[in-house]
Amino acid sequence: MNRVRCLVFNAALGVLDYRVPDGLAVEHGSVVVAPLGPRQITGIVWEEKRLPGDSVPEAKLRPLLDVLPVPPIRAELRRLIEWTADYYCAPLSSVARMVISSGGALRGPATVTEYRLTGTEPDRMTPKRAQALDALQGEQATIRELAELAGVSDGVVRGLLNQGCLEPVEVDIDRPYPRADAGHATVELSEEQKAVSARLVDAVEAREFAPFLLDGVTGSGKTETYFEPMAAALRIELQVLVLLPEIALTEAFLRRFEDRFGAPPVVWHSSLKSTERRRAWRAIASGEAQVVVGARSSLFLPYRNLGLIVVDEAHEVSFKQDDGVRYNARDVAVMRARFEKLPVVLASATPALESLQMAESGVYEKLELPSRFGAAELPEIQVLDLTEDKPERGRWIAPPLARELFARLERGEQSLLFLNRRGYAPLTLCRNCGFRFQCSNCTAWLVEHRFSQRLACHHCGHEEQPPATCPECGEPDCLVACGPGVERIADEVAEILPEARVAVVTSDTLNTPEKAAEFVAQAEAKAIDVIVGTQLVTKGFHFPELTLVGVIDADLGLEGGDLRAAERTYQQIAQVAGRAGRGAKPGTVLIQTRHPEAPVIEALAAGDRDAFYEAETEGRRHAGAPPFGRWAAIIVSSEDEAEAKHAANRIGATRPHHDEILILGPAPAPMALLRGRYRYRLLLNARRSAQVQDVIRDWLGQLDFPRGVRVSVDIDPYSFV
DNA sequence: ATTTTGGGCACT
DNA sequence: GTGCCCAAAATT
Repeated sequence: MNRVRCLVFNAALGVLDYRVPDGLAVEHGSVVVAPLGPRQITGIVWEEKRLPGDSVPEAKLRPLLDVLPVPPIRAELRRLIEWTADYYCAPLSSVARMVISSGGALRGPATVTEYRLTGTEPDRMTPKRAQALDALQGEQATIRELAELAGVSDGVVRGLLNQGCLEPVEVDIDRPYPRADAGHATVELSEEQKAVSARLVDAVEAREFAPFLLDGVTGSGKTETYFEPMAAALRIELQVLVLLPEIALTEAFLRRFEDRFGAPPVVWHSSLKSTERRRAWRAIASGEAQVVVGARSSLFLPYRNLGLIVVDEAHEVSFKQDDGVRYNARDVAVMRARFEKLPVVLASATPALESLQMAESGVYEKLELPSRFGAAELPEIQVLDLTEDKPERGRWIAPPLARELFARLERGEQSLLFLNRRGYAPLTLCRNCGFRFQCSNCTAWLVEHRFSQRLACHHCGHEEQPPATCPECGEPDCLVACGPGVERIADEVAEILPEARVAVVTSDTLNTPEKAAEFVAQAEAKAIDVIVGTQLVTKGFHFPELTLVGVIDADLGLEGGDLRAAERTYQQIAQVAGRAGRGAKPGTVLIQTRHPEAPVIEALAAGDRDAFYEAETEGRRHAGAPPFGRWAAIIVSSEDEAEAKHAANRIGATRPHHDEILILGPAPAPMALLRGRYRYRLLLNARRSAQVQDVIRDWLGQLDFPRGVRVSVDIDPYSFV
């Protein structure tokens, strides 16, 4: 190749052609540095005919500067990048950037100098030197680490180096990860689990594309079931990717993993420090990383020889990315498996309707675990009608639930209260003039956080101190909290059960792996009687002594016009209910609602999952919603309200007319102001046969917008704010 | 995205 | 003519 087409990491430029200078070895997928004006840019060498753009005259081509010392991006991953960009209407370069998610890794191996003893005696022996020489036998580390090991200052170690007692060794700065051992331990499996496990092991060994829906009730031991196919992949030296929805969940998972495989997996999430990121990225690209456990972004990493993908809790909404490239990791995982020709397992107790439909229609193979592991039984579910059993004014725990809490405390068992609202109260107002605290950047109330004494916006991160007087009318001590948050429920529990030890579990309190681990340890040691938490507590946790789950407000998720409200409510409550009675003692679930007749609530009470899914399926079919039809959103935003509105109207005015696509809007988005940007939205509802992405691309491609206007497309949206 | 260019305009 | 600002064009 003497000229190449590059996908450069710049959304506005996209594709540029370059000349390959003599002596530079370039192939498709090579990560290269190219000149751009007076600057340099990074890109990936691509098959010319697969990227748009006319051939640039030879004379205009400038030579590539360098090939970066990383393995070329493989064709299978290049196809996934193309598919993702195409399907989600995102720029190719934005998708490619997710693959090269560690700038540091591109610089290639860096070395650090370590030192080890040479056996030479120093000219002048001192007590400290003797101590160091003794302690450092067989050690090799940096000067700082050696000093630490020997319990001397680094001056002593440097002294020994000057005397020739130590010699330098150049080693890779990224140390190897501990090896996972497929045969480290065995896990006792039930007959059900064995059958499912064996099927997955076969699929791993076949090395063919095979999508599975692992549909197992809460507590059925899904994780242990897919550990065996993971071991099978390790035995034939293939890499495994496990996608998890939340970092808070990984702690429990890591422990079970280490028990089974004797070493922790490589973890990947967005808050890794740049050195950890580089080390993980390089290990993944070289094939050294055997098992990667990660958030959705780990799906786009350049695995050398992937053999299995597991998407745990595959129904989780957090697999949908809602900024930048708006992809759904659950769906892209299946596409990656297809391109790479490997099995993919979507595991859930409450699968997304779309996944279930794929299984029903035979596209996915369905594997079922219908019963709980060991002696555990599924919990009994009761509905508590709040219109009959009213809590007192300013209280949210109805008397029957309070009685159950009391009984659990008496028996030394644990309880869990679920309310999907962080903070103390969702709205604060002035009782004198009615002033409401609102975020200046968003269409949202400020949420009182009493522990941290702040009013906070949950959308943009804005925080302020609650004032002593009303900012509107100046009245002192007039602010009242409206509605409950988990902190307020915790206060209420403390009033009802003064001797109970209460833990609040939200993303505010469990914001590091250490805190998550500490919480799990405390709960297991029975140092906590009542857990009050948001959706963070709905999954992953396994506390055998937990026998009561109370849902504070089952109606919360049903408010607002979200298309998946009923499904999400069902999933959340079924998942949190699944925390009860996982050990030998049976569990009870109390659901507080003002609408006991709502189909979701009735299905939950009857434990009739099929009835709920059937009703929801019919509703979706009727509404032309997924999986029977498709939704897409176009979101227009600008810091300037008029500019945003004008741009949205222009999009609306140029709408295409298409039999199979219904276009709604533009209208102000429900969250009309978000992070300081005014937002308008158009919604598209399309038949499944419609080429909705092509229509959107043609439509928006003809328009151009002022600099401050952002137009983003959301295919199969989950968030409707 | 960033840099370069060029047109319009005030000022000399 | 020169300097300055801003919008438009170019970047391979």
